[in-house]
Amino acid sequence: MAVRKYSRQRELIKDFLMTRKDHPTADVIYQNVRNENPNISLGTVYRNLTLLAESGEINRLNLGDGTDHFDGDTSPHYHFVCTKCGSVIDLEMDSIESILSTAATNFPGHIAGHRTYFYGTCENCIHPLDHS
Amino acid sequence: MAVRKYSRQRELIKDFLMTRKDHPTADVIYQNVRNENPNISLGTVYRNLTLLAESGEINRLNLGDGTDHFDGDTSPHYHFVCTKCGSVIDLEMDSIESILSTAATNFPGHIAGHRTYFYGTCENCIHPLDHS
DNA sequence: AATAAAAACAGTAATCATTATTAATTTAAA
DNA sequence: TTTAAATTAATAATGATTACTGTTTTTATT
Repeated sequence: MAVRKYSRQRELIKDFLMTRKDHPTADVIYQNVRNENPNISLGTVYRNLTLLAESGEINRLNLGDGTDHFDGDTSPHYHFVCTKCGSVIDLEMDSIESILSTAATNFPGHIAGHRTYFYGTCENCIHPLDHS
Repeated sequence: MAVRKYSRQRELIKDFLMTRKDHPTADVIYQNVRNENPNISLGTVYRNLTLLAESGEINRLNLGDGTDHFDGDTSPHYHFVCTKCGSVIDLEMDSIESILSTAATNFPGHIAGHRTYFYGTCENCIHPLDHS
């Protein structure tokens, strides 16, 4: 892989992701980073998100809603997706890494890891904070 | 939802999926069903896959490779994805449904389910069956 | 500091998976 | 049979993402 050179755009993207806990999409990141750099292009956002994800500085989430989400928090944790409002929420929970050995039983290949997300209804969709 | 009427195309799609254990994509299904009905259109395949998945007759898999896969086996089981060759393999393993209660601890919303897949290297990519 | 090669850029076009539209056909209930 | 609703094939449109291209920026080396 090529030597990485500094880019102000990449720094803005990473800095923005660090401020957010809501796992935004590429387009949401683009719209926000434009406040700091109105000339940035969407292609630059996509290219840098891929670079950052490949180097492990951020995480890419495939939640099955047709568009990838990104997470600036690379510490091990899980995600919950609300099927009503679509919000993506971090889960504080004990490790479930033991499912790896469960899966490895009787499987002839090598299991390196797993991807899990939980879904259901978030607190606010159960008890709406009414703003009428 | 509307009353469902019989369609030969939908039957062909479902019958084809029942014969396969490799979790094909919509396009692979389309290419194969054309052997039986050369006039079927790709849109018809997509529409019926969505109908069948919504009624629970088949399952849609989001494996993060940019295209959905489909599974005619709706019995509870998990999937393994080989990161080398991309193959999707059924896993025979004990239940890991206990991760739901693990996740529910301290979470204020309602967790209805989870999606999990495992990844790594499949048997054939570890010990290739050489055909040179 | 000047040079220059590689990396990154903005802008735009292209691709790929999927969904929407529409006029014609098929299903199935009355 | 009639007929309304569902389904279809064909095609256009959409949305997310990637590729291309000529220009600018970074950074190592004079």
